[in-house]
Amino acid sequence: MSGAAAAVAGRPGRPKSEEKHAAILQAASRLFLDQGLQGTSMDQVARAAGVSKQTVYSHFDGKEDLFRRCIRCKVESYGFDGVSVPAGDDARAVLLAVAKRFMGLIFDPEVVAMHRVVMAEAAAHPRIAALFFENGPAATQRTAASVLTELVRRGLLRPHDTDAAAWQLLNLCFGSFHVRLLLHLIDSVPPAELDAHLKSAIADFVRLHGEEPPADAGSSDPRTS
Amino acid sequence: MSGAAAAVAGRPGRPKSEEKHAAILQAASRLFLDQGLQGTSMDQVARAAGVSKQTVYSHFDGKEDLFRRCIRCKVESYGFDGVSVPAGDDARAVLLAVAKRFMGLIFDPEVVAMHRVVMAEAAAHPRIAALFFENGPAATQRTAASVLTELVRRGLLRPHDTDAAAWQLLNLCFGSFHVRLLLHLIDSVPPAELDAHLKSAIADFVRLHGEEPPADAGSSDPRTS
DNA sequence: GTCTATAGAGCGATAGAC
DNA sequence: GTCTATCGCTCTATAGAC
Repeated sequence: MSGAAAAVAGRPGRPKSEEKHAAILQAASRLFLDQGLQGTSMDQVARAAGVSKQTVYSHFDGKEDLFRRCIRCKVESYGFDGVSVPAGDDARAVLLAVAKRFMGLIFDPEVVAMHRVVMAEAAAHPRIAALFFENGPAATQRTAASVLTELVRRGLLRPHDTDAAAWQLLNLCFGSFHVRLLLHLIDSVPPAELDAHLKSAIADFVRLHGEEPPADAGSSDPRTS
Repeated sequence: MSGAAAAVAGRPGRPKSEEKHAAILQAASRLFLDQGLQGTSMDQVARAAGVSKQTVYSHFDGKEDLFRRCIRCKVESYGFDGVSVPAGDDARAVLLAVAKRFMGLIFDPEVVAMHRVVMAEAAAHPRIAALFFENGPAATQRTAASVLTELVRRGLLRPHDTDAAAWQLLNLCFGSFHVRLLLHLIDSVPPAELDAHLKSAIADFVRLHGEEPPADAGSSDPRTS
C-alpha cells in the first residue's frame, strides 16, 4: 500500500498518490455520467472517491480538466476500434455477429450515458465532442467499413460506397432503441428483442448490398437460423 | 390563469402581462436551448426578457416549471404530426418529398438543440423526456407509418411491418448527419449533400419494400442513378 | 501529501416599496 | 403587476495545520 508499486519508473514526483488518482477518476466518471458535468459538484467527487476536496485539486487542474480526463479515459477504454471478423462465407452470419458486438457496446448503459453527457456539453466543450466522435461513432463506422471491405474481398458483398454502407448498417441496427435509451425511456434493450431486430436489419442490409440474389423463398422470418 | 385570458383588446383595467409572458417564454426557450437547463440562470432569463426576476416568478412557479412550459410550447409548435402525402404513383417521389420535410424538421438547429437539452435532463425530468419523445420522434414515426400505409393503399409498397419500416425509413435518412449535428460537429446539413443522401436512402428503402419483385430485377438493374 | 476550514461568487427564490 | 434589494444556500477554488 505505501509502496509505489504502480508508480511509473523514473517518475520521482509523487510516489504515493497513484491509487487515489485512479479512485478520483473512477468516482468522477461515474458521477459525471450519471448527473452530467454541471450536475456534479467537486464535493460529491471528493466524497465518492474517499478523499478530500483539496486532494482532488492537487491531482487535477480543476473541474473541467477532471471532466476531460474522465471522458478521454472512458472513451479510450472502450473497444470501438478493431473487431475480429469471423470466418465463413455467410454474409448474414458474419454481419450478425459483428452487429451484436457493436450494439452491445453502443447500447451499453455507460456508453449511452457518455453519449448523453458529451452531447449536453458539446457546445461548451467542442474538443471533447470531437474526441468522443472520433473514438466513438466514427471509430465504429471505420471498423464496420473494414468489416464490409473484408466481406467484399470474400466475394460476399458488393456495396457501391463502403463508407456510406457502414453508416447505413449501423443506422439499420439502431431501430428505435438508441433514441429511447438516450431519452431514458428504457434502461436496457431486451436481448430477445434486440436479436430479432438485428436479424431483420442484417437481412435487409444483405438484400441491399449482397452479391447473391436472395435465394430464400419465405421472405422474412429471421428466427429460423 | 388569472388575468391572462382577459388580455384581449377592449378590456380596461390591467391586462398588461400577456406580452411579458410571451417574452419570458421566448427568451427562456432560447437560453435553455442554447445553454441547457442548469447552464441558464433566472437572472439571465429576466435580463433577456427585459423584465425583472420577480416578474418571471409571478408568471411561472419556478425554474423547472418554466423549463417544462418552454419545452412543451416548442414541441407543440413544431409540425411533427400530420404531413400531406403528395399524390402520384411513384413511391420514390412521394417518399422523397416526405423525407425532405421530415429531415428539414429533425435537422433544424432548434430541434437539434431541444433534442440535446432534453436528453441531458432526461434522467432528472423523465416526464419531459416522455413528452418530447411522444410529440417528437414517436409522432414522426407515426406520421411516417401513415404515409407508408397510404402508399400500401395505392399499391406502391408492401412492407411486412409498417411500424418497423417507418423507423427504418427515418434511420436510413439520418445518415451520419444527426449524430454530427447533436455533437455540434456541424451546424447544418448542406442541402445538396442532404438531397443526394435522401435520394439514395429512399431508393434503398423502396428496393427493400417496393411492390416490384426483386427477382425480376436481374434483367434490369434497379440501381439507376 | 492530505486533511479541515474558509473565502468569494453566483444561484434560486422571496420581501417590501410603488 | 412590477421593480429593487436581499436572504440562504451551494458552488469552485484556496489557505493553513499536521
